[in-house]
Formats: sequence, structure tokens, C-alpha cells
Amino acid sequence: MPEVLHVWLPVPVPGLDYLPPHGPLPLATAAGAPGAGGEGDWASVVPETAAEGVGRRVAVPWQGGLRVGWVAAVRRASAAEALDLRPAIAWIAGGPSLGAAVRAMVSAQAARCAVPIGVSVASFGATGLKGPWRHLLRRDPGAPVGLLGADGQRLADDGWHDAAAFDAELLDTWRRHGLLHERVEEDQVSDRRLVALRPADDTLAGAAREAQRRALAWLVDQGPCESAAALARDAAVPPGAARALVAKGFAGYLEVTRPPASVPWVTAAPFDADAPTGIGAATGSAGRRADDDAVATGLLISGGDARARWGATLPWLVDAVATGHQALLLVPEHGQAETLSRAAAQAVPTLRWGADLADDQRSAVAGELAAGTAALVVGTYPALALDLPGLVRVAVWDAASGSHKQLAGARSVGRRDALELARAAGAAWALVDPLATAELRAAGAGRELMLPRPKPRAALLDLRHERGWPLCAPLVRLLRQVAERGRQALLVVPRRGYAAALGCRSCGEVVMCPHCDLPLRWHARVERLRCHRCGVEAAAPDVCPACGAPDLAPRPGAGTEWVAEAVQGVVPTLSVLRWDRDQRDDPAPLLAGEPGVMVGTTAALRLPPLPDLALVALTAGDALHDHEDVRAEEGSLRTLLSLPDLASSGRRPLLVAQVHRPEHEVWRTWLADDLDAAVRAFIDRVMARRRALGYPPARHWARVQLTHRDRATAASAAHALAGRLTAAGLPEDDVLGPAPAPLARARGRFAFHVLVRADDEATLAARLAHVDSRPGGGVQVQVDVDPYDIETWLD
DNA sequence: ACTTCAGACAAT
DNA sequence: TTGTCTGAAGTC
Repeated sequence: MPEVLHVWLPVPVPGLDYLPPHGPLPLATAAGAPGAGGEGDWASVVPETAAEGVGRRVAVPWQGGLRVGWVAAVRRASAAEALDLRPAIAWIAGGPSLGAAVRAMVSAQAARCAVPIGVSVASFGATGLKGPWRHLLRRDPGAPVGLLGADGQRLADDGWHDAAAFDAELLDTWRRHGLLHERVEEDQVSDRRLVALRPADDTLAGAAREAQRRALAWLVDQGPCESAAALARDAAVPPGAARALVAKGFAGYLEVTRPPASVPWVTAAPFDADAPTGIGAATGSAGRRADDDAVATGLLISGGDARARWGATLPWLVDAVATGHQALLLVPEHGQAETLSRAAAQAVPTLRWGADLADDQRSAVAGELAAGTAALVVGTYPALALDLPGLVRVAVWDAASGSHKQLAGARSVGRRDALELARAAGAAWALVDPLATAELRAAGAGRELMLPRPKPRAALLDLRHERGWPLCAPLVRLLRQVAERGRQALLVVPRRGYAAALGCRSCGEVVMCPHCDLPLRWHARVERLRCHRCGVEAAAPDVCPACGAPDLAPRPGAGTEWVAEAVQGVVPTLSVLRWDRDQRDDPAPLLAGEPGVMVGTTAALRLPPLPDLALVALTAGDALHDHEDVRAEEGSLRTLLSLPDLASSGRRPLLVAQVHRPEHEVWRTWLADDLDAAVRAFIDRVMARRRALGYPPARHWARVQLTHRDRATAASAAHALAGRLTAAGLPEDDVLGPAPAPLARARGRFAFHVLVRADDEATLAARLAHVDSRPGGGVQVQVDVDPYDIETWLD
């Protein structure tokens, strides 16, 4: 019975079957192969048998070229079935592999999110599958040249040839008949470098050529450099001297293969109470320590401040590494990987995995970890797909953060995948967050650690009674006090730009985006209207497009520009900085302790803590939870609870929010005398409501979005889908809609939503199998299991 | 994801 | 007739 490889490609298709590559194994060490061997043990591994190749990379024929994917499984097939399959091209020697736990996680994600396995594979970054590849082939020495036909005469010798020189269909035929040996290797990265070509001689003698002699000596001494200009700079000679060396042939440009990168171990940031990380060292932390009777069940750490949570989490991870194992800390955002890895590196050997790593650093890190080296890995989502054979503990930082939700690909939630990975690896897990939300509590932690939370100095400013806008009178007084005392303030605004809209004072019409159902936002500094959804830009019209009155003015909904202008008017002596996507003023003066005000969007909440922060103000507090999302109120409270982390000093800042509805339970909870009890009661109420209404975590939801340029076509496709789902036997209660999307038109396409729900993930996935992802007629379908609507309040 | 192909439409 | 755009189908 022939063997069949089940291959996962980073392409949105299900796993595909191929026959194992033809040829004697291991091919990498075949005599006469260029570049064979000599790359170290890890790099030269090639499976001896197909079954050994599970988790390894294989190149397969793909649309006239090749693709590289993971071998997910090897099975036996009947001879008849094997006849229909194409052979794979070649194993990829060495490099990363996809461990059993990661394979289980990826396949669970694809099932849960109702996407083809290739979408999940691609969503983890597809490290090691991207190439560029060098594809070489030669005639199987046992194959008579005559069998190859006219084109095959080029393979009469025993040497290796570049596959690009041959027709793809011809290669496929030869491959099916087992006439070829093939090799696919990562193309060696080479750089153009200036190198010394010959030693100095008489033509370089004399005082006039002293600089040229020095430059050549430097090049011989220090090795290749980037360019003649770089040589001149480094050797401190005039640029002309370096150029002269090239002109005379003493130096020249060569393609130099890049040496393998060394493993970039994270260097520790020295612990300092006022360090920008705001995170204390593991040792000597006053925080309680998470101990370890929760192995393989799970731990939920919440409460306290960021420092206390870190103090509880890091020792738990360090213990794993200290006993020679591996631990993984998943963080939602790239910036946190940087700060937390530096803080961790003080206590434990730490490797960081992030989108900014160069390809050669990636393979160095992956190789080190695949060898089982004891280390803590701090990384964003793609770190979950690393091969960590010694993994025993997985922690998720800011586990309730909406940033764990992936916005593309399988649209999975990183926290969910981390738990799956831990389960498959038999590792213990910990979820860490300011707030033990309903979903975190439902994750099934065997132990919960709620760190005590000091009552914040917080106050509401009721906009129904206070005068002044966008800054009400009490907030103006507070800002003046900050200025008088030479301290710092941070203002959080729910929008960038100047105003939420440009409108007509005569007829009330606002200027809308031509592609989306949204007003264009007014950016005063550049005098442009911009759509924050589709990015379209326009100059402001001179007259109202509706009534023709020359009466256009910024409409309420103050953005960062407007607030910054207002603040500057109130405290002219204070420096006012901005922090949003449009403008990121250097926060260095504030970090150095100078007085000033930072005005920013919620992005400013991720700034390093400020050393002399006296005031944090939310200019539109209600906007924190005024959006359509079941998690809105939890998210709002979560943000409020983490505001104290913005200050790094001992003096706690005053936290204020301008609000229209002070009676909302989020505000009442925030201001409660016994904060911990109030938070617990709040989450209990949330849980009860979610159970009563069938929201997550009580039940599981998916949103199917159908879009089309034409509104009626989108609507009828949505109705057809809802009809098909009920016809397939789904309870009518569990198919909601169709309804127009909250934003009915975006980027020129009309969107309708159908919501599907079920009691558990498996049932939901089975129900989503009835959704046709390519209904035709130009309708696009997107399925989002466990949807988050995190963007609507910030635009 | 990416390629390839077919049909619709506009410009020459 | 040729070029350009859009959508559909297929990858084992």
C-alpha cells in the first residue's frame, strides 16, 4: 500500500494529498549536490521515511511552480487512490518543524473558526514556508535518457539543473514517472559588499595616496563593508579616496552570502521603580506569587496593578525555565513584547518573537527553541506556532484585551489558541488581566488569584450640569492646577482629527464619505476631510453640497486636534503634545519629568508610564461603552481599572471622566467604596445577563457577513443564506437576521449580517458548514466566529 | 493566495 | 481588433 502525505499549505484550501517525493533519501547529502551537508546537524535533517516527515516541510507542485507546506499526516492509501495523486517535489532539509501540539492547535482553530486549514496556517505567519526557493533537478541515474524525449537531452549528464529552465507540464510528466531527483532549498541570502581585491602596490605609494592606502588597510583589516561611501565614513577618509580604490581595482563589489544570525537573546532592562516599563522585577516584588498546584488545569490572575500582576506571573514562568523547560508568554501587542521581554530577561533567559524580527533572526530563534533550549518566549500571536518541545507553561498577558482578536485570516482569538496549545502540549496555563471578565472566568481555571486593588482617586464630571465644551469648567480648573504646579496630565479623546464631521449651519447636513455611510472627519491642521474607514481624502467644499450655503463648520465630536487646541488655550504656558495615528509627538520630555499635557486617542494608554502624572481625563467617558458590543461595558471598566498604570510614581493621579450618563453601572462600579467587591458584583451581573440572553460565554456566536456593490443583491444573498440555514434544520432562534450591518455601506459595498449561534463550539462549526463561502454573483462572504466589535467607538 | 480563463465593455 | 476590468473556478 503506497504512502500518502497530507500537506497543509499557507493557502486558503483544505489539506491536500500528495505522494512522497521520488528519489533516494536523504537527498540533502547526495553526492555532487551543491551546498550539501556542512550546515550543522539541525540544518541537514531530512526524513528517512515518509512517516518520519510528519511536521516537516515539503515542496509540492503548484500552478506551474512550487509551494512549500507542512506534512500534517502520513497515511496508507489504495493503489487506485494513489494513481490520482501527484508526487510531491522534495523534502526541505532541516529548518523549523510543526510540532504535534502546534498541529493540534492549528487544526482545532480551523475547525472552530470554520475556515480551510490553509487559512489557519497562513494566519500564524507561515514562518519557513515563504521562500524564495532554489529548485534543482537531475535525471534519476537509473532512468535511460531516451525515456525523457527531446527536451530531456539536457539532462544527459549527472549534474543538477535549475528547474526554471524546464516546462512545468514536462516536469510533471517526468515526476509522475519517477524519472527525476529534485532538491528544493532556501535561497541563500546574499548582499552586495565592497571587498579588498588585491594588496596595495607601488601605484598607491606617495603622500597623495595616503588616504587610499589607509582605506584599503581598513578594508583588509575590518572585512567587507556596505559601500564606498560607508568605507569612507568608517575609515575616516574622503569619499573620493574610497571611490578611487574601486576605480583602480584594489577593491570591488562581490555578492557575499550572509553569515547565519546569532540567537538574539533579549538583554535585560535594568530594574528601576521609574523605568519606562512600569513593570517591577520578579524578585523582591511585593506582589503575591502564583504558586503551582494548578498545573495542567489553569490559573486566572486578575486585579492589582500591572506591577502586581507581573510580580505574580513572572515567577510562575521562571520556575518552568529554571527546571530546564520552556515557557511562553503571549502578549496582544508588539510593543508589550518588547517591554515585557526586557523586564523578564532580568530573571530568566528570554527570547522575543515579533513581526519585526529579520528572517535570519527568526530561523536562529526557532532553531534554538526547537532544540529544546530552556527559555521564556515572549511574543505576539505568531509565537504560538513555534516548535517548543519543552513547553510546560503558557501565560496570556492582558487576556481580555480585544487586541488578541485577529482581524484577518481565521479571525481567531489568540487567548483561545493559547489554551488549545497548552491542552495539546500538556502544559499549565495562566490568564492574566486587569479584569476577570465573564469569558476569562468561563475558561475553566482551577484557581483564581485576585490581587487587591487600591481605590482610585476618581471623579465624574457631569456634562448635563457643567458648562464648557469640549473641556467643561471643572476640567479647565484642574488643568490650570496642573500648570500652576508644573505637573503632567493625559487627556484621552475618542477620535483623531479635529472634528467628527464638517456640517452646514444652515441646513444641518454633514459631508459624507462617497464610499461609506460615515461622515468624513475634519482634519484641521492639514485642512482635509478624511474617511477613517476607507481612507478617502478630499478638500473641504466651499459651500454646503446640500443647500449651497457657504456655512460649513466643524460639528461636535471633538477629536484630538480640537482638544489639544482647547487645552493650549486654557494653559498657554504648558507644552501640549499629541499622540494618535496622525501625529506622535516625542514623549521624551514628559518621560524625563518635564511638565506638559499629552492629548491622545486610546493609543496613548499604551505609552510608557509618566513620572509626574497628576491628572488623567477622559473627554468623552460614555464613548468607552457606547457601542454595539456585548463586551463593551466590561471593556470600559477594564480600561478604567488600568488607568492608574499610566503613572509610574508613588503619587496616584486624579482620574476624571466627562460623562452624560453618570448613572451607568460602569461608573458606579468604578466609584464604589469597596472596589474589589463592586467589580466582582459587576461581573456577576454581566454573567447573569449573558446567560439570560444567550450571549458568550454562555453560548457561542458567529457572524456571517455578505457584501455586494448593489444593496438589493447583498440583501437577497443574506436572505437566501438565512433560508438555507433554517432549511438545514437549525432552530429558528439560533439564526438571527439578516439585518443590515451597523455600518450599512463600507468601501462601496453594502453589508448584511446573519448571526448563527449554538450551545458549544463544535455545534456552531457544524452549523457553519452550511454557509457557502463562494455563492457567486459577486457576493463576498466572511465568517467571523466569536466576533468582536472593538473598532466602533474609536474612529 | 494566486493563477488562469471567460465575458463585458471601451477605446482604436 | 485589442486592451482592461471583473468575477468564477481550481489547486489533491
